[in-house]
Amino acid sequence: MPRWKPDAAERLQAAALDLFDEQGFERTTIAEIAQRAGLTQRTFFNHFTDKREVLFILSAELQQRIVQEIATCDDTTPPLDTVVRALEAVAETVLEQRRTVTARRHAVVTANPELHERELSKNAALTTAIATELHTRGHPRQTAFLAAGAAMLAQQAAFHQWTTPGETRTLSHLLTEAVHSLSTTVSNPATRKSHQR
Amino acid sequence: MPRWKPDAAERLQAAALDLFDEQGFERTTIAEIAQRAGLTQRTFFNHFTDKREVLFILSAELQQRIVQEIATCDDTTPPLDTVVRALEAVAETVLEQRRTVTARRHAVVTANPELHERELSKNAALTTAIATELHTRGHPRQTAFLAAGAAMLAQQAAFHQWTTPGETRTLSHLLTEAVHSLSTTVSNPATRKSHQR
DNA sequence: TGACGTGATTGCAGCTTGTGCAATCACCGT
DNA sequence: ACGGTGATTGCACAAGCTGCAATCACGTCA
Repeated sequence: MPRWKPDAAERLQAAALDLFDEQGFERTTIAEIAQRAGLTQRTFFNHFTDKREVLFILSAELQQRIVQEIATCDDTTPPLDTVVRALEAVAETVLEQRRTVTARRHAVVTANPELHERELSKNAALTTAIATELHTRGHPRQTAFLAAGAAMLAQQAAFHQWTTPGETRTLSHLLTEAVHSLSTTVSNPATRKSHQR
Repeated sequence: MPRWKPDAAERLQAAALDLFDEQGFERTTIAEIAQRAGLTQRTFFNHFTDKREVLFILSAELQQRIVQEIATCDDTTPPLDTVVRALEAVAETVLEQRRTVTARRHAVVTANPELHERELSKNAALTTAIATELHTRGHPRQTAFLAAGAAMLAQQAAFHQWTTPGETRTLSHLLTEAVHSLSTTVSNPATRKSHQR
């Protein structure tokens, strides 16, 4: 038998998700989480720099895969479509499974301001990572940032719909619809002047 | 003579900005800030719920003014333009003055992850406030959110340019340019299909 | 077989953030 | 003169987080 049970980080995450769900984020102490995972408070901080980080194990790998997906994309497709396709692909292969776990985690995150704040931070990091990748692929900095931000905006809207109780459509489908809505919202023929430099 | 010197919150903010600039956010304790402002650690927490909040005094008033600006706008203008005009108006009357202070504060905020995180949170709160206002003015929820998010995205891009050393153009000008760039980036004729419901 | 390095875990001491509660004390209206 | 108001403060305390040293099974290598 091994000296320690394996997958300490995952066990800590599971315990934290349960406890945050049961009694809320603030009313849960690190010691409680560690105890439920059969570990110690000190060990918790060996795995996570932060109390909040325990719910964001996936985001690093997620970001890596999305950037990778962008890197292996046709150079001729416009930047926004590149990002959207990458988001769709990753959403398909990792979010669409574990729909229930994702929903539970999302509920916990949005229920607490501190966790929500951290999620915003992760989204921002992902946005700049995407923008950087687009920039290295030849797009100007501003274009890269706007494309990345627009895609993430649509992703957020789609995700919000995807996690509403009655929804059955796939996240990928909702994302393309959201992009379309964004397109019509932004490029409204009205007051936008031609205004070229 | 008054028993206490006035403007405690402002004094605390000034002291905090100085100290964060000099020695960084993490290496500055609340006691230090309070002491430099001639107050106590306990008093600091009477004014701010958080160590980070001391740099975000303005954001509440800013949000209020922007929402107000949207409320007093012609109903016929498309939602994105409504938000952009509101942002321009407020940027004109409060950001464009104190350009140096704003730049200093922005440098400190972006230099520290925790402060940056809080700024993202404030931006998100502003986005949902704008979206809510647009929704009460009759726009569907998704359109309202996308318009608010798109405007904030352009605002972020414009602000980034505005705070680069060589820049002399006005923030309002940069914002309209950013919106135009976003428009061409999003409504690229390429792969976006008509795709109506 | 026995010595040794590795690495995950743990205990402990300590600092900082943030909160609850009670006390102080100038100011203001009556 | 008297009592209410409100900003400030001290004190005690919980919780987050860090640095440092120690433990101890496991694998390796002589």
